[in-house]
Amino acid sequence: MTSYYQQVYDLVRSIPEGKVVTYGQIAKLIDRPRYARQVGYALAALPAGHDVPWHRVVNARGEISRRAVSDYEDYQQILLEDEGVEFELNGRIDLKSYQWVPDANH
DNA sequence: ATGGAGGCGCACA
DNA sequence: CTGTGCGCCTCCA
Repeated sequence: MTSYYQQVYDLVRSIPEGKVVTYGQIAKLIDRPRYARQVGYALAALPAGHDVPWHRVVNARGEISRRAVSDYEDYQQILLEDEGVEFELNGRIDLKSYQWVPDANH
């Protein structure tokens, strides 16, 4: 079976441009509460040539998390800004405005 | 099987 | 709002 990894990827792929979601949110959406960490793990294990917009995934505070390869932290911010996501001076995103809420359907 | 580590979250202070 | 501590579950050596 393809574990939850596939579910995470499918979900992340459905995130609309200019929007972001948190790890914990993804965990709940794939019916796996408390899997926030594993979501991060899944994204860290993304295979080459994938089509998953991992940059739209941030932590609960709306900031880009530290990761193994720090180079990608800046890259992630650039990608988001390129989609219209605004970052505050402290490097955070205003989740009220940019967090994607699947349910809302709005 | 065991221990350490990992792109986090939540409760508290 | 920020920093700290502990819990969650899986992966890897």
